[in-house]
This record gives sequence, structure tokens and C-alpha cells, in this order.
Amino acid sequence: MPKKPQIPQRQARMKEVAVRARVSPMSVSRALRSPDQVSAETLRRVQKAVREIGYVPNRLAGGLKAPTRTQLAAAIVPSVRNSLFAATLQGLTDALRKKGISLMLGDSGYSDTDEETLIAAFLAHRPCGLTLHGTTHTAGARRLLQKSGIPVIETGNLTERPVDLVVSYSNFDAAKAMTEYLLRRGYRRVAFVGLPVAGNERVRERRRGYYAALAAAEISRDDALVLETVGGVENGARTLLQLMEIQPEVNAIFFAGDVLAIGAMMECARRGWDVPKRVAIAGFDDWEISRQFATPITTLDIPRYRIGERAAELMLRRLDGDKGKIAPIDVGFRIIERQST
Amino acid sequence: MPKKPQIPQRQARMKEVAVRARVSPMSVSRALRSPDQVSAETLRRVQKAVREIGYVPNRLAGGLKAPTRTQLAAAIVPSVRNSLFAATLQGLTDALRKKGISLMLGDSGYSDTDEETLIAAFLAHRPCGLTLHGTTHTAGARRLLQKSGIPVIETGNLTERPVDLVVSYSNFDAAKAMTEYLLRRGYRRVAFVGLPVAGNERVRERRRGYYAALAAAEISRDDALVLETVGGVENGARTLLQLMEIQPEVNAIFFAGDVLAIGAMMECARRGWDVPKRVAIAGFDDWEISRQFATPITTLDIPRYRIGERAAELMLRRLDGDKGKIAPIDVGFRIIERQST
DNA sequence: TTGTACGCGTTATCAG
DNA sequence: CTGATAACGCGTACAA
Repeated sequence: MPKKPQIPQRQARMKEVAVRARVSPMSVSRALRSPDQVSAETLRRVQKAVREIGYVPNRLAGGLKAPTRTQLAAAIVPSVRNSLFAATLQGLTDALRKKGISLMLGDSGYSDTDEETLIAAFLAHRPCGLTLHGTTHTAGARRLLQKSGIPVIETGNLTERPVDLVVSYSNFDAAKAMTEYLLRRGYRRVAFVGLPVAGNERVRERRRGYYAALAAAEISRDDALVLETVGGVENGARTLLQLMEIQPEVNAIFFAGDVLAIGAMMECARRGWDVPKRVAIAGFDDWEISRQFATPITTLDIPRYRIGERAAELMLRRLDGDKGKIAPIDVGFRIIERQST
Repeated sequence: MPKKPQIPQRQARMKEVAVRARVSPMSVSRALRSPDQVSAETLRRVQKAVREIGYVPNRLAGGLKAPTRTQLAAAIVPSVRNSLFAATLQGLTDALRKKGISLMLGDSGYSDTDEETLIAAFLAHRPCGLTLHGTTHTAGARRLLQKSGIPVIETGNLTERPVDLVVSYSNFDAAKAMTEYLLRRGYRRVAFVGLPVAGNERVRERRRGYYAALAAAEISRDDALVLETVGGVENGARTLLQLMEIQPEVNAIFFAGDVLAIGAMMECARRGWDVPKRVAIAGFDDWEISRQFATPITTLDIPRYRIGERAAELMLRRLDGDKGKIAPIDVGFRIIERQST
């Protein structure tokens, strides 16, 4: 059986385009990157040759020569499977694509040391910008980022000591506002359920916000009303039951993590408990499901997509030469009042 | 105000590591890439120098010379916000990271022409592999992929005419199996609700599977029982109501898309309809929420994470030199029987 | 085991 | 507006 002749699998080079278009490689480069700097005739011939050959520029070579324009950015999120981060990623890619910038994506698994490893791996590809979720990093990570010289955007929390740029909402303010809202509605025994605080400053800030609201209302803390649990719908259900059993007099529960509120609401549905009469339930981050319950869930709207968009904008500003200090951007939040409270 | 002296923001080069370690750049290169090919002493000195300088290798330069080992792969999904694809991405990144390969991510928005644009943009970075979801592509995209010479993995459907490699489950088989299961359970008037078929071969295959199961059971199709809707929880609810109104005698509804079944189930909960007595509900893809309802939803488990893992494996096999034809990999599926049917 | 010479494909620079 | 030339930082091939 005669083998098909192996076509030499090598991408065409700019030089070949140049030969075909009867111009120098330099003119090809210019025609592709700044079309208004070449004559109409040159442009036409280059475009024709590019089409005919099926030329795909080699950004490795370009980036080697012009390190600030690799047309490649990077983002690291704690988990690609979490739809909250997905929304931010969408905002990022949408905004970057308009400028022809591709995105490398990494998943730190909520681990700072894995984050550092990823940062190093990404920097090896010389991205022209890097977005991180969270504002706590290893010392090594900070060193890498600073030496890199590229714009670094931190999201997920407003921090006092940013590496470079910050785009986020305030976890503290948001949790405080929601707690105050619950207190205003007349709930006096308000519980707080969040993810484990250890090593996660976003969660810690939310709990601080909850405490601050209590203090402002001159209600003393009750540690029995503050629970930690890992994520997952079923853990929302579990902590709800736990609270109702140990602290039957609880009026309202503020679930400050992911899908916990949804899990709790489903548990109430299973048991036929009336929400908010028996217990009020509030969430954090407006999931699509939250509004679909017979009793829709009161929650916080965080503009996740917008965070990605703004992050891209800041990055591009830096790449456009703005070397000045850029103040942290607070994208804000909004309480969505529904029937569960 | 005296300015801080600007530290020259340039990443260290291999040469500088070499000087510091008192070896040639070549030895540094080797020490980093294949540590077992250099003497223990050289290795030690290189590692020390790397640490001290904070050297981050430049993969642009490396990839330029060795195009098959850019240590960068690419993936394009229809939507980063869809958790199903997120699971596959997780499988991909997890497997690739073990080999030090980073991942570029793109979002085609379910558009074949946008997919082509993305492919071109990605190829410019000379990835050493590319994963696509879906098996329909523009002619231009196919041409780009073939010329690229890199391993291309298609997922999301088993196709007859793959570009290169395929890792997926069979939409046809899965939908057929679920429909047969419903018929076996005694439901005779089984409706099918899917996403719009136009331009989406996965959806088309699912509907074909549904039809095939009906045919095998010698039940004639009823077009009034087949609905299309775009994604979203609320559309699941809407189509449920639509069906119940126009076709009150419907026994069971097979929702073959995303969150539709969940939306329908929530609508039943709101109206106090008994599932499965009044109507049985089956889904496609086991979401975390699906099992949390008072009546948990019968659904199909598709090993989404595994698809990503296997895709990475195939890619690596190709990169390891396996140029032969590799048969499509069918990762299968599983019916998860719960109380909603 | 280590080092030397050269080239990978593009762009900055500067001269025409 | 266009072209010649010299890097960019690393890996391959070969020689020592």
C-alpha cells in the first residue's frame, strides 16, 4: 500500500509571503500590523499572498523581538468549574479578543503554592498581562510578579497592598450591607454561614462585614450562629439543619458562599418549611437558579462579568503606555431583594 | 521628589544564569530540561543560580527553535460559562499541567465562524495541540487545522469524519438509551425538548436518538411532542407549561439540554404538580442540583472530566511521536435513575 | 559530560 | 513609503 506523500508539515513563513507578494518581509510585517503605513498596492498584494498561502503569523518570533506585544494574556482562577469565575473569564476574553489578545487559563485549586507554580509557568510564555483572583499570594509569587514587569490585576477583593492593579468589589461592604438589610427587616437572630476562613481573605472579609453590621446595631456576637462549611449544595442543606437544631430561635441565615443558600432552600422545600416565616434565607451572588424557587432567594448581585471587562481595560491601558499609578477600581454590588427574606 | 531608580524591567536570560553558575548556556538549558544528562555538580550550580536570579525560561525562544514543544496547548469551547465544558477543561488542564503544558482558552459562542477566527489566533502562538468541542467546522477552519500539523482533538460528539482525534460519548446512543428507558418504565407519550437543532450536531444527534428509540418501540413520532428552546432554567419551565397545555396527555418529558430539566422541575414545585405522577421528567448531564430536589431528577451521567483527561492523553501520545491513526475514543455514558421517572 | 556555531521567524532601527 | 541589517533567547547538531 503506497503511503501518501508526507507534505512537509511546516507553517509558511513571512519570507514566503514576501516572495509571493514581491515585497520585502518588512513590508509584509507592516502590512499586517499597521496597514495604514504601507501603500494600497503593497497592502493588496500582501493580503492576496497571505490568503493564497494560508499564512498564519508566528507570534513566538514576534514576541521574542517585541516582548510587550506577545498578544497573549494569562488568568489564574481558584477553580474553572465555579461559574462565578467563569463569568469574569468571559468578560476578560471578550474584551481581550477585540484586541486580538488570546488568554492562557490556569486553575490554582485555591492553593497559593499552586498559584505560584502556575505564575512561573505562565511567565515563561511572556504574557503581556496577568489576572489573579484573590489578593493573598506567596512571597515567591509576589517576587515573580514584580520582576515580570507586566501589568498584574488582582480581583476578588479590595486590598490595601496590591501588587499592581485591582478590580473588585468589597467583600466587607457587601456582607455588611446584607446583614444590615436583614436586621432592618426585623430579624434579630441572624446566623452567618461561610466557607472556611483559613487562607481565604474573601471569606474572612465577609465575616468581618457581618460582625461589623451586628456591632453597628449593638447586637452582641453569638459564635454559635457562625458556621463554616466547604462548598456544595448539600452542605448548604446540612448547615441549615445543624443551625435549626442547635439554635431553633434563629430568624435568618446569611449564606455567604456559592451554592449554600440554594442547598438550604432545597432542604426547606423538602421539609415543607416556610421561608421566610420559619427562617429567612439570604445568599451571596445571584445564581440563575436562585430566582426560580417558589420562594425566590434574596441575594447579592456582584458584577462578575464587569470585573473581567475592567481588568482587561486596565491591562490595555498599561500596555498603551500608562505607567502611572492606577487606583483600585470598585465595581460595587447590589442587594437583590426577593421573597426569601 | 527623587524618583526611585528604575530597575531595568527585563527578565533574566539563560546566559546570565550560565555566567553565574560558571557553565555554558547550553549546560543550563540541559540542566533545566533533562537534569539527568548533566553532572550533579553542574545541576546543583545551575539550580542555585536560577533560584538566586529568579530566572524564568523564555518559551518563546524555545518554541521558535523546537516548534513541537512550545509547552502550550489550546482549547476552544462553545461557552466558558457552561459548567459542562468547565468540567472538561478541568480534566484537560489537570492532565496537561503534569507535563508543564499551559492552556490557552477560547470561547466560540457556539459560532463556527468565530471558532475559525479563534483557531487562527491560537495557531499564531504555535500551540502543540488543540482541543475543540463539536465536530462541525468551517472549511477554512479545517484547512487551518490540517495545515497546522499539530494534534487536534474533537470532543462532544463521535463523528465519522474527524479532523484528527476524537474523544467523546455518543449523543445518539445516550438519547436513545434514555428514551428507551422511559418507554420501558411504561411512559408511552414521551416528549423531547432540546436546544435549537440548527447548526448544532450534538442536539441533532440527540433528537435522532430519541426518534430511533420510538421507532424501535414502534411508536409513531408526534411532532407536537418535540420542542426546541434556547438554554436557561426559565425556558425549561416555559416549555414544560407549553407542553402540558397543548398536550395534556403527555406522560414524560426528556429534556436533552443543560438546565432545562431543572427549570421544569422547579416549575412543577411551584405549581404543586406531582412528579412523576402527573408527568415524568428526565434530564441530560448530571448537575449537582439535580439530585437535591425533593424528587431527584433521573438523568444521564456524561464523564465530562474524563473527556478532558483522555483528550490530553491523546495529545501527549502524538507529541511523543505516535504518528499512526488513533481510533476515536468513546467514553460512554450512564443512566442515573432517580425518583422523577 | 560539555561547549561552539548557527538558525528558528519576526521586528526595531535606520538609511534610502 | 520601503528595504537591509541586526538582534531577540534558546535548542539542534555536531565537535571536543
